[in-house]
Amino acid sequence: MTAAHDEIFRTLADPTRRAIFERLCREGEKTVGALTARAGVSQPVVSKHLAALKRAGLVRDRPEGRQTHYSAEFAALAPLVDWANEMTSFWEKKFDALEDLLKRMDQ
Amino acid sequence: MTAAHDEIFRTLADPTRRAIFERLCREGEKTVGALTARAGVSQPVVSKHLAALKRAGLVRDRPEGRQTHYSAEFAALAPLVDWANEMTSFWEKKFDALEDLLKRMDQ
DNA sequence: TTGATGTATAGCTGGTGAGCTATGAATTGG
DNA sequence: CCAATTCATAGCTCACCAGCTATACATCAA
Repeated sequence: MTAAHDEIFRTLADPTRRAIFERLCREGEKTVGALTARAGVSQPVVSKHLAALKRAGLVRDRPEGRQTHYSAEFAALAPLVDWANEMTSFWEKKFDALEDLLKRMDQ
Repeated sequence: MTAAHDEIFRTLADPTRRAIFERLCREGEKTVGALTARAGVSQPVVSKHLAALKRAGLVRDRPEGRQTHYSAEFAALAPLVDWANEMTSFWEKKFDALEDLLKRMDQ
C-alpha cells in the first residue's frame, strides 16, 4: 500500500539523512566515525539517522568489534521507482486514450 | 544539486499530500471541491497541500470562474527517478569493478 | 444588488522530529 | 585491570508543519 512508500519518502525527505545514504551509495561501506567526519552534525545524530535508514530498510549494518559498518541497501529504492513509474503510466494511458479518440474521429 | 530533490522528497513525504497527487495522476484534472470530498481533511488543508504541490512543480492550476482545476505535472517526477537510478548505478559499477578484479585475479 | 458557492488566507495549536550534550555500554590496547 | 576509543541511548529544546476554525475574496445565480 501507500504505507510502504510512506516510510521511504519520509526517511529520504531529510537532507542530512539523504546525504548519508548518498555517501554510502557512492563510496560503499563506511563506519559511523567515517560518516560523522563529514556529515556536519554530531555523532549521535549520525547514529540516529542510520537507525532510521535501517528501519526503512535502506541500509544494512555490520558490527565488527567496537565499530559498526553501514552499507546501502539499493534494492530498497525499488518501491520508490515503481511508484513513480506507476504515476507516469497514467499519463501515458491518457495519451493512449487520446490517440484512440483521434483514431475514432478519423474514421 | 540536492536542493532540487529536497523539495520533491519533502513535498511527497506527507501521506495526505501524496494521496492528493496520486488522485490527480490516476483520475486527471480535479477541482478543489472534488478533491476535498474524499481527502479526509478540511478544504483549507487541501488548498494548502495543493499550494505546496504547486510550489514543488508537481501540479498545475487552471482557474475557471470561482473554481480552480488542478492537474498533475508528471515531468516533475523525473528528478526523483533520475536520483534513484544514479544511486543504483553505483551498485552496478561496484559489480563491474568486482568483475574486473576477478578477471584480473584469473590471469 | 443580494445571497450563495468555491477557493484562498490568516491565525492558532498540538505533535513530531532534528539537533544538541551527557552518559552508558562494549571493545581494544597497554 | 585501566584507560581510551567507538557507537548507541537518554533526555532535552526548538523549529517546523499539518490540522483546525474563522474569515476574506471572488464569482455566479436570481
